[in-house]
Amino acid sequence: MKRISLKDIAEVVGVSTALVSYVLNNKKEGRINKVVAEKIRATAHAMNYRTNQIARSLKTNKTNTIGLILADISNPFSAALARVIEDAADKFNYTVIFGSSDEKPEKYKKILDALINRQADGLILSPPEHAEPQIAALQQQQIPFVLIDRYFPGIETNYIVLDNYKAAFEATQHLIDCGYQRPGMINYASSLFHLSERTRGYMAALTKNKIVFKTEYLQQVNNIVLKEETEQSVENLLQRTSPADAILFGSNVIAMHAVKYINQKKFMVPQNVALACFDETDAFDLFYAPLTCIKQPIKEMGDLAVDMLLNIIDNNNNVKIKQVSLDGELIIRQSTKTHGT
Amino acid sequence: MKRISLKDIAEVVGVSTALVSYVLNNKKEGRINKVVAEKIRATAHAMNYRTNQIARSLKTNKTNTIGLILADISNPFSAALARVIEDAADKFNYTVIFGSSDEKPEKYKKILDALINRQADGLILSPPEHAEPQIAALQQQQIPFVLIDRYFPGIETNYIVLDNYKAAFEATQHLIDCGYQRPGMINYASSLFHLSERTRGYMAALTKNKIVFKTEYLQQVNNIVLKEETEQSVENLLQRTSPADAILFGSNVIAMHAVKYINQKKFMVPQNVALACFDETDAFDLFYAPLTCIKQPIKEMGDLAVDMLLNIIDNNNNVKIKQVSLDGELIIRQSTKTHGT
DNA sequence: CATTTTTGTTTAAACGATTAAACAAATGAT
DNA sequence: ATCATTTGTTTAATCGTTTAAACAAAAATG
Repeated sequence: MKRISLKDIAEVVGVSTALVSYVLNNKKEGRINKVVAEKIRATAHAMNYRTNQIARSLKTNKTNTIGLILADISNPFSAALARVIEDAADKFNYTVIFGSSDEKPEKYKKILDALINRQADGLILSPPEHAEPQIAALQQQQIPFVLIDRYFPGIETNYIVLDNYKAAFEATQHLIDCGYQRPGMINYASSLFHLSERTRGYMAALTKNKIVFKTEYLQQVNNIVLKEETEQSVENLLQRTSPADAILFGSNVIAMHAVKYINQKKFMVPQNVALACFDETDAFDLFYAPLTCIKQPIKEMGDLAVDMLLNIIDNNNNVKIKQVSLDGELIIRQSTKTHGT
Repeated sequence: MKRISLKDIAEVVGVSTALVSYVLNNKKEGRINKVVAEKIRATAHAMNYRTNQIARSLKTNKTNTIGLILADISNPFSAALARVIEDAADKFNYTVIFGSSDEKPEKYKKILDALINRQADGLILSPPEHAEPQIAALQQQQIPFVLIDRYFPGIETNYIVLDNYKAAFEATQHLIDCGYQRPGMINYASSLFHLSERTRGYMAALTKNKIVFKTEYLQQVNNIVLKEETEQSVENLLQRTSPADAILFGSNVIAMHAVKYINQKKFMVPQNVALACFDETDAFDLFYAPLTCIKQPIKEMGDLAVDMLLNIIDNNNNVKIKQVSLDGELIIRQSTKTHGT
């Protein structure tokens, strides 16, 4: 079954391909004979013609495609973001090509190459550690892109992120306000700025409240052996002479592992330990003490990312750099019920 | 910043574009002067050349792209499937373009068109209700595709699905074996075959065990107002003179809504009501009575789908139709602990 | 009625790659 | 020395669009 091309329609109708193209694209509005135009349209429809986007893209240098790289599409946060971006892109007739970096720079690079080779008009990226060179290269090649969720403070780029410092600060402050005096934190051992901002926010809240920071209260876990290290970290925080009485988790994934473990070990929440975490997740609603969490404005982030990106694309990269830091929303639930009652 | 083309390299090196193409694609292996070849490669690298896939695709009629349509990428089941497919595709150097149908035929159609226009080499589809005409059209146009998760019994297509009948049967049998005598079910009000198979499996298990089926025990919920109807259904099942003592949920989404409601209403699981559901989800691990569930072989499904699809693509559609029904795995947990102890 | 303008359509180049076929020069065979 | 083969490279067509420019015929203008 051969695909129908403009040429096929042109032959059937007995006109040139140019005319067919003009008609089907509604160009040269007034100038075309209505009867002929209608005939062309009818024939195109009858023959089930569909534009060959590849050919069009080659000519117009436009693919109407957005490349998206996230950490892991199967993680609820990534998935939700992907969904928002997909919907936003669709509104402007853009299609999304995606890949999961798994936080691995090599994989990230590979996907990035694939997206560029496929001539994506622009990119929305959530870069892993050590992706600075690739980001710089994109800038140098003037490829339109927007960072989302993360950015590198050393490089001037467009980005949309959560105000992680503020969010962590507020969450920690909330724990303290509830009467918890030894809040610990479990966060990724990572050089990613957005993650260290979370740690910084946590520490700042301690300082502000004159709580002496102890290194043992800040547990760092490695993404590769996340489950094991998270469990160990929970142990480290809770099984000590002066155990943490609250924990802030650096992400929903960490929280998930931790809560499962805490559940299994029968620590009581919030009596033995209060919990709060980044990223809202349905899952925590089922826990007997639903988790207080920092809800990221995913919809806003995705919409903004697409808007910004399309703006850059449309204006051929001549757009002032825009860096957006959005506020999270602290959703308070059972897991941080006021202490000491 | 102009993108570098073969022509640019050819000019710099002082050869024809053809030669550059041959070298960079490792064609005409033996015949090319090693020195020249090396020079071309070096120049290409120095100029940061990247193949214009669009141009290549136009000529070769191959995009190395798989189109993927799922119900909703932000649903964990879809996301997990997407991830597996992405990884599998990547192994064969294919990239994935995706869209979420939201179970809406019009949206599905729109995405489908976009994917076809973009000349995806093949499609992996999870079609919504009423998508039969589109499927038939694909066949007629000889576009390679594989259905996943669902299929239409009236149309002979390649597909990979869960054996939903068997899975539902086994889950129901398990409930009965645990001593529950009035198992109900909440499933989608949908004409989708895979969903009705679930219902059929449930009913067959009742019959097999000589349990009289009562219509009130089978609650149907509408996807558009899922939360409300699910809650109502739970009510309908549990607040009656002879309430259901167990419930099988037709999906993780239904289960999620239901469990939240059950939790809120303080029904005890499994004492008041045992629960089992389709689709394994992390979330249910946090519930005080983790849910017994039917785990779909997502990895296998995704891998198989990609394998089958690439096989069809490579063999130009001259492949025998393959219809695969995979077994689910019943994972037994607290929510169906033996009754009556 | 000659000229200009408008209307309707076609011609042809271009996008950036691939690749069969042609070609020239070097090497080998007789 | 002549012809055949091998080696290395180029020519040119092609994929399916888009679109500026050219063109022809019809209508309007003076």
